[in-house]
Amino acid sequence: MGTRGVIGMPRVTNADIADVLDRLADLLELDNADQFRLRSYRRAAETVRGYPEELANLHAQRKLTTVPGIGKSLAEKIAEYLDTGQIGYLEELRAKYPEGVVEMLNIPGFGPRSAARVFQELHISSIAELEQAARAGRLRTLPGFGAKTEERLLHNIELYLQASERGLLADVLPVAKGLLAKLRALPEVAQAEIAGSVRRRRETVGDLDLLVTSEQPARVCEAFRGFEELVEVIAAGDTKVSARLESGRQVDLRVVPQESFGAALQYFTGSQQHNISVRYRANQKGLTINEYGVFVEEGDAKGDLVAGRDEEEVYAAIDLPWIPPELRENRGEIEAAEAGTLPALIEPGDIKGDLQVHTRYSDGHQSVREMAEAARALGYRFIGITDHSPSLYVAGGMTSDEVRWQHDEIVEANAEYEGQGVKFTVLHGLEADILPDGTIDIPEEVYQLFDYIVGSVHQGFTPDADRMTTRVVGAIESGLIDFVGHPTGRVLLKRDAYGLHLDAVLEAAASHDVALEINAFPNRLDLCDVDARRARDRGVRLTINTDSHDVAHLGFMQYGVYTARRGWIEAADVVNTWNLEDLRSWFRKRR
DNA sequence: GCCGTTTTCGGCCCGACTGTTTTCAGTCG
Repeated sequence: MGTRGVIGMPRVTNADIADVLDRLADLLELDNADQFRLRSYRRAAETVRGYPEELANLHAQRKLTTVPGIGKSLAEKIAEYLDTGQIGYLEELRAKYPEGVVEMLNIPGFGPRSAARVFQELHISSIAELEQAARAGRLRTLPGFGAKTEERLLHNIELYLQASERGLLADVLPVAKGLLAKLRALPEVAQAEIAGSVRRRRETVGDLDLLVTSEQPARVCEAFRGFEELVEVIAAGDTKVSARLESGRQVDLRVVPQESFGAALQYFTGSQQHNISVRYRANQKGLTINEYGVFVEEGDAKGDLVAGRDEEEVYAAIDLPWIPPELRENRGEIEAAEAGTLPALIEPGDIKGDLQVHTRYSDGHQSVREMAEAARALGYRFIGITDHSPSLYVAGGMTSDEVRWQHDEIVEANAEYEGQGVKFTVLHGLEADILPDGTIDIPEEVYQLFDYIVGSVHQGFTPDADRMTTRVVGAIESGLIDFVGHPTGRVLLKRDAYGLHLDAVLEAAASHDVALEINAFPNRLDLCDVDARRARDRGVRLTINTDSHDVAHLGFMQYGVYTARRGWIEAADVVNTWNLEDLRSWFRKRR
C-alpha cells in the first residue's frame, strides 16, 4: 500500500484497493463516521475484492462507477490511488489517528468508540500503552469503564497478542464436524448444522458458527458450555454461547425454535453483505427478515410469520430460488438467482480422476500402484501420476531412466486392470518445471512416453510480475503443456501469489486451449475462487487436482471442489470430470 | 458513502449479550 500505481511499479490489484478501502473504513470508525457511510466503504471493499475485472483497467476506461457500490466519491478516491499511489483523505485521517490506535480495533471486544476515547481522553496511542493503563487502573476514570472492563480488556489483549489467526478450512472443518456430532447427540437437540464461513467453504475461516434447534435452548447452552473442547466461555445466555477452543478459535452457538431453523441457518451462514442484500430485497416487498423468520411488515407490531422453517422457504418468500452457500458473497448471486441463471455447480461426485499425484519416483510417499489403488477406492475412473521433472533436485526430480521405469510400471498396471476387467486407467503425466528462462524442463528423449504434461513454477520466484507473466505465458504458448499447476504460487497464511498479470495468462490459456489448475491442496487452493471465476468467464478450461504426495492427500479433492463452487464453476468446465476418452483426445490434440 | 419503476432526498438488516449509564451504548456477528 501507499507506493503502488506509479509507472513501472507493480500493478495495483483489486485486493490492494480493497485493503485501502478497509483501512479508510477503520479510520472512519475511529472518527465516529455515520454508520451508513461506513457501510459503503466496507461494502465497496468486499465488492472490489471479489470483482471479476481489474479496477485498474476500468479506471483506464473511466468506468469505475460501473462497479456496484462505487459512486462518484469512491471512484475519485480509487482513481487517486491508482494514479498516485496515495489518497489525500486517507493520509489526513492517518495523521489524526496513530497506527497503534487503529491496531486496537483488532482486540476482541474493544471497538472503535473505546479506542477513540482512550486516545482522545487519555492520550493512549498503542496497545502497549493501553495494557499499562489497564493494569494501573487508569481506564476506570472514564465513565462507562469499570474494573471488570479493565480485567476483560487485559485478557483480550493477551488473546490478540497470541494472534489466533484465521485457520485453513481443512483444519477447521473436521473440528466443526466433531462439535456438530456431539450437539446432535444431545437429547434436547432436534437439528444441528454448521453455519458461517465454514458452511460457505471459504478457504480460510475465523470463527466457527453452529446452529441448533431445540425446545429447551437453555439446557442446550448449558450442555454445550460443558464440552471439553471449550477452554473458555466468552459470553453465555439462554439462546447463545460464545466460547473459545484450545486453538484460540472462537465458537458461537445459537439455539432457535424449529420453525425458525431455515431463517436462522440463512442468517448465520451469511455472508453479511449477502444478508444485507437479502433483507433489503425483503423490505422492498413489504417483508422483514430476522433469524426467527420472514414476517409481514406491520409498522411497529410484530407481523405474521410467512416463512422460516427451511432455507428454500426463506428465499422463496422473496421470490428467489435457493442459493448455494458457496455463492453467498454478494458477487451477483442474487441477480443471477432472480434471472434464473445460477450455475449448476460442480459436485465432488463429478470428479472422475485426479491428474496431479506424486509417488516415490520423486517426493511422494507411496508407489504408483498404491496411489492407483487408493484412487480406485475413491471411485475414480483414472489417476494421473505426475512426478517432478529432473531440474527439481530438491524434490527428487526424475532422470530419463526413472521415467522409463515408471512408464513400464504404469503399462503393466494398466494391462493387469484390463485383464481383470477393471475399468480403471493410470495415466502417465509429468510435472515439468517452468524454468526461470521460460523453457520447460522436459527430458526430450522420453517426451513421447507421457500422456500429458503439467507445467508448474517452483523456483526462481521474482517479484517482477512482467517476467513471471512472460514465463507462464511462454509455457502456455509452447504447445508442450496441457495445464498449468498451482498457477499463482500462493501458499495460504504464508506466502502471497507471485505477481502475475492474470488477464494475460487467461488470454493465452483461452487461445491455446491450455487448462489452469485449481490445486486442491488445502494451503494452496490456487487458482482461488475469484480467479477461477474470471478464468471461466474467459472460456478457460480448469482442472481440479490434489497434488497428493501421500494416499491420505487424495481426500483433499473436496477442498478444490469447494473453491471451484465458490468460483461459480460447473462440471463441464473441469477436464477431469470428463470421460477418459474425451480427456485423452483433448491431450492428444497437442501431440 | 450509495442509490432510485413509489424517492435526486431520505432511506439504508437486525438481534443477543455485557457492563454499568437505572434505560442504554458498545460490540459482535
